Amino acid sequence: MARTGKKATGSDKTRTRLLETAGRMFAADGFRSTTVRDICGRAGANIAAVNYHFGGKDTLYREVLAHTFQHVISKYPFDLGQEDAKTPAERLRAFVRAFLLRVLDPDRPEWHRRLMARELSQPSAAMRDVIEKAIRKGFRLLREIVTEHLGRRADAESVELCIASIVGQCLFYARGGHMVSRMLRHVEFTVAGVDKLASHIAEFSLGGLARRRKR
Amino acid sequence: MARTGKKATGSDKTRTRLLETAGRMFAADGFRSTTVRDICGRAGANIAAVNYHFGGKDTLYREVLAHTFQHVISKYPFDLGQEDAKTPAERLRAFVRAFLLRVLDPDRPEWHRRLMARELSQPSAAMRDVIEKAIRKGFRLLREIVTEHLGRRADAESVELCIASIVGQCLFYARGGHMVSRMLRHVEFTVAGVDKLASHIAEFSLGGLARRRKR
DNA sequence: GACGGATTCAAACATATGTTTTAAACTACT
DNA sequence: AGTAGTTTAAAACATATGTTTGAATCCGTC
Repeated sequence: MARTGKKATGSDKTRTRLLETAGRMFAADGFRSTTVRDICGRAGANIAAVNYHFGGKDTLYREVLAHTFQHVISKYPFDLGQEDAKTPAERLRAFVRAFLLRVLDPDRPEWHRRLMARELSQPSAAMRDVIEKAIRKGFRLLREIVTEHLGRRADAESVELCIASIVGQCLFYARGGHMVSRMLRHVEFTVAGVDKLASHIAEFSLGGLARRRKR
Repeated sequence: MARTGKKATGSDKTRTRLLETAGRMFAADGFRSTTVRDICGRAGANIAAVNYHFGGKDTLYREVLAHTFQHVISKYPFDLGQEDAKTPAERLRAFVRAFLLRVLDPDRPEWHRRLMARELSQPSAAMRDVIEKAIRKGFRLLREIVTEHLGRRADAESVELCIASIVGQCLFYARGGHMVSRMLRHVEFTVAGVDKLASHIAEFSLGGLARRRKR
């Protein structure tokens, strides 16, 4: 039985194939459950390839994370579209859209989202700092926006609850899991699909914020 | 150096200590990352204890799940309080409250919630069926409630989006993770705290549903 | 074509980990 | 006290897994 067409050209470097295969497998089964032997096997490489090209399994995982997320961080900043947003409602819409784009990362293969979901739930040591910083920044911005909606005299607890409601709606799609795929018949992870999602979440939240304000 | 007081009485059976310790560790680090040696070590038991009392690591995990969740399933049914709820708003409130109680499981140790969060995100083979069934049942009920709010002529996509918004808010607290603990200063996992949470989510969602209906 | 570095390969290594074994210690009952 | 069943203990086993090694092969350059 011949090789299944993986190592065909010879110009596609083993390193690249390892990165891609490992990313897929880490996303599917997690770091711990993915073995170096499996990665090399499916990538059509020798068992020693991981250590030769990356120095070890941990380094490989860090490289996968870097190679996967280096673009997203700068491509979708949290304050994307905040300049053009004039009204509080527009600012909320822009925030939700940027959040979803960043975390759903459309026009990327599906396993990128799965890996992102993993790191969001339980950040590895490599990602802890960058995720922590991103959270802080987004939290600060969203708190301002929510405070605009609830009125300057809103108590801190109300603000936090509304923040949680908004973030919770966004994260629901990001985290995936069995509960999500059960009810996502009409959702597509394209830019248009994410825009539609963002639009709904923003409107839904505007309704929630208005009702909370009237309390 | 004497034993650290774990194996004191002798009447507290090793089996119970193993169950408790293993549950804590599975919840913290996951099934794969938790080793039998660590469990036995921290439980003050011999390495062979797990296999003697439970037959193996997998069986122990299943026992932990059963011992942890056997009560919750029947204690907080999805339709808890639906009989007394007369208006659609009251039905939504009852649903959210039952959902949160079931998934947050107050007056239980914290690691129960962490284990629940794990199984919700990636159900093990042992829990897949029961979780699947619970999801289906809750999904059906919530769809009826949401349809009541949006009007009988609402399209399926709107209904699904609103369901996702409501479930997303609830699951946000259930799943925990680093993003949650960052912003949960004012939230307590007591029955009273969960009631307050449920109240907010229900009201927030009522506002969102009303706004969506007016579209 | 020959050389030298880069890459691949098969095998071996070292350690981690779930499980089994066999004997000793313990407990309850007569 | 004696005995049978239960539990614990230390060691060994078998396998999985990340890593290293040293030779073989490839590949561009002189």
